[in-house]
Amino acid sequence: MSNAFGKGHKLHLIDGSAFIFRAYHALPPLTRKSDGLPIGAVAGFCNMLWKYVQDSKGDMAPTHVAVIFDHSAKTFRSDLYADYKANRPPPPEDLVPQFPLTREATKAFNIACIELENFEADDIIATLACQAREAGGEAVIISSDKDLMQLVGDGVTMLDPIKNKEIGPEEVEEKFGVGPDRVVDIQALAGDSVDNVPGAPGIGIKTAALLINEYGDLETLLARADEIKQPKRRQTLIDFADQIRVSKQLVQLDCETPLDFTLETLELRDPEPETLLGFLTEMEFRTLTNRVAEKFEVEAPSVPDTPAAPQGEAAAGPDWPEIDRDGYETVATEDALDSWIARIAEAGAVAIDTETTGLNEMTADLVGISLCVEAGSACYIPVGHVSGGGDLFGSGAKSDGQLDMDLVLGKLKPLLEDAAILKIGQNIKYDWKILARLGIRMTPIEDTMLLSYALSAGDGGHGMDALSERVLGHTTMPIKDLIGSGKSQIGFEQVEIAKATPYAAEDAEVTWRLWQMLRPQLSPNRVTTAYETLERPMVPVLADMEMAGIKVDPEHLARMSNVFAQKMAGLEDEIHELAGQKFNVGSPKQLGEILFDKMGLAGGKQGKTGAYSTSADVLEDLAAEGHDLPARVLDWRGMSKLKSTYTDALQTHVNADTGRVHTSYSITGAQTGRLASTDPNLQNIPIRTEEGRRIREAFIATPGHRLVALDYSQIELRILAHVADIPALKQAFRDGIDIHAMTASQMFGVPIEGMDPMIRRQAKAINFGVIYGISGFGLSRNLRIPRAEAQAFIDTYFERFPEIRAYMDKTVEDAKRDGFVRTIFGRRIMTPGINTKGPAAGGARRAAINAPIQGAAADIIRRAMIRMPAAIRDLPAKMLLQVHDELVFEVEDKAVDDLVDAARGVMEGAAEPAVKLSVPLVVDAGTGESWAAAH
DNA sequence: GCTATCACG
DNA sequence: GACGTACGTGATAGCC
Repeated sequence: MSNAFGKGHKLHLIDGSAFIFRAYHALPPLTRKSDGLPIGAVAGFCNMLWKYVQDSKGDMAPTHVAVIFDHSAKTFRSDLYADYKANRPPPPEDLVPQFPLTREATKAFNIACIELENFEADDIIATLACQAREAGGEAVIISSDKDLMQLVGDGVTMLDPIKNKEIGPEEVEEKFGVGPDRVVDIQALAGDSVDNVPGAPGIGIKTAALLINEYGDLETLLARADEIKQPKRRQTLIDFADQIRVSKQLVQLDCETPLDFTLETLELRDPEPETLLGFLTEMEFRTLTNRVAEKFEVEAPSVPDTPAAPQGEAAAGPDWPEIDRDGYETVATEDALDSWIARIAEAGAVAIDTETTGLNEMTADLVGISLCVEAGSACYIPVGHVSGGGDLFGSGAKSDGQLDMDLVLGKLKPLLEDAAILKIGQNIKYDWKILARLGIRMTPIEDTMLLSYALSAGDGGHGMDALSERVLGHTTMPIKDLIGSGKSQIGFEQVEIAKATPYAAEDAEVTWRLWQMLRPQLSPNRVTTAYETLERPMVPVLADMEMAGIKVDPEHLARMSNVFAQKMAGLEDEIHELAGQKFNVGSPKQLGEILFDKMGLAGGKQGKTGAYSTSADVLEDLAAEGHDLPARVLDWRGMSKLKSTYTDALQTHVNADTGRVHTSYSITGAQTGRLASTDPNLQNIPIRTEEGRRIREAFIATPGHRLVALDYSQIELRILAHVADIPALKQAFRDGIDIHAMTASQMFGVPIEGMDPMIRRQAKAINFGVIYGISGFGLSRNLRIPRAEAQAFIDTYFERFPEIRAYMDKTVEDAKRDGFVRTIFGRRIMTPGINTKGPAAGGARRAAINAPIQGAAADIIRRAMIRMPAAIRDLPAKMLLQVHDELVFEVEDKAVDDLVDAARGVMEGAAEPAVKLSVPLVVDAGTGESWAAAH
């Protein structure tokens, strides 16, 4: 640096946060074309910076410049006054991801970018302005924020960047009625509703100015308050003197902010064309890129329409140290905890993992929390370990060396709920629920499992171990080493803390590293929108549904179990008699031997294992030939299935505390975007047979409530009509015609009126089959018609609706070329087997054809679910279940109609505004005291 | 831990 | 011309 900052130097201090918000509100919600990343505020910010750079050449030219940002919501002022800025709403959702980009933009312009933990931008600006003045130079604050006006004075002016108007002492006096040196007194008295500075009730700027001008300054005024003539005003100043003094502290900017750089480092530098153009191109700002290139007299880099998407995982990670399991810290003192919290606040992001006593989020208790803020630095905070030991009874007592759980949670809660601090987890819905049960609602969140899913659904698992292996090349410590497996398995609470720390902290560090690796891949792979709109927002929505659970009547189930048991016993006797011997009816192996060896019925062996197939298909054929035994076995199997999987198992899933059943939804369970329900699976409760359907009678509403079930009508066929652009199908849906009858009419040339139900049934089978990548063989088996006939149907179908063949061919072609297919909402599904030869190829092709359709339907109901909480917020209703095209709610009797209206509205409009479907979405609704009745 | 079977959309 | 044959799931029981 040439010489010290001083006389003749001019420092420009740009209020970066103000720039961002102005840019955000000034522009429509632009998104980056290639991936839909919200980019409006960044675009406006860059335009403003560019304009600033151009304008500040001549007379106005600064010698030094910096852009100053707010770092996080929490500052030292929150300690003075807990409610400081508490009224301020969180920034808009689509603005949050743009904050880091504005920092990058500033650096790309080669301008110093400054922020500091625990200090507001205003304090940094104040400190730098003071330093500039003391050094004998000048400072110009580029902002119109009234809170900064107290700084105006000798050597410090402000510049309103909108009006391009200088703000000097006169302008300040015009606004506050006093000179800059008394501005804080005015603000202390008048308060500020936006920042939640209390001030003195009933006193505004006008009155404050009057008082200060009369008494000289605030302290004098407060000391002589009893002299004030107006009784009410006098009393207010006496009663609220303390509050006014606190207010003054809140508005008084701090000129002593600890900064670790000198003014000289802020010396003006010209932007480097390559860096700046690189950034602008990456953001895909075409106009500004061209403008900047023109100015620099270089060729504008082209902004590609669709940037090349690097496939697969990143080749090499950052320059990280090896993972060192033995280097982790066990947090056992308050000081240590405080120091981690401070580091996290500074970093603005933390990877978090919870250890618990079990795997069920509704019953497991917290045992410890691990945190990681950077590679090589993670900790474990044990809070629930017990001294176990070999003794069966253990001591059960909390073991030494642990902080109190309430204390830890109390300290972590503000951080975990801080909108400015990102919480990163692997399958964070688990941790979210554990913490939610302890009164903490984490936000904002990121999930490495969901990142991986958005990037590469269909190509490998998304569990921590698989990801660590694939993305980081690191093998994680097996949990078995700690808790054992099988019968001798223990709970994590019984693991020695010294052994728990390496395992738990490693998980947090692996999560952190995965996030560092995966998050930057969203944009080049064009799945940012899918992740942000279809994956990440599902976490709190599903967590709330799962925690709500659904009421189940165990007695109803128990009665059914008894009935099934009796019927099964009767059938078993009959079967044994028909077989001429006793055997285990539930053993396919034994049954096969009875049927095919002993009784000598026709029916071949089945592939690999060499065992006979006794599947329903085979047994049905035998029964149709008039054999009684297979028919009885089919009946028995039906009963057995219902009893073991439903009436028996479901009872064990009723939560003792809530009396309800709490399923768990896996967001990444299906490759297409569908959810998967486990423990128990509530997405396959019987409905197709009368006996099975009665199981749904056990799912009930609490007294005074109803269950409401809403389901999309024919959603996949509608999506097919839209994406394959099939005029006949689209028109039929618009006209509300029976779609299967229409298909039959088109195929067989029969009128829709008075159609033979058999004909319609065949058309229906084809309509469904086509979504799955139909074959003559499959259809013939489904409809039990000769294969040639089935093939003829399919041929006719494609003749009538040629667009479907075109769509299928194009989809397969896309999959072969790209290695993936996409839904109309941007979800990406990898198609790994698509280019292989051999028998597997057919399956991969059909999966590729089906995925964009099933996936788009999944996207639509996800969008509906994400919007639902806000839409039904004012109703006494809860969303409980999702069954692929159906949502189940529980609502107070009186609000049933309102709920149906609200939920149907959300569901039918769920595709918009992202996609304007060319067919309507139709939602059917049913209500009742049980799930059976709601259908 | 794998296979066969069958419940759902 | 042969091959395998409708998409996506999860739970249970039997068996090794």
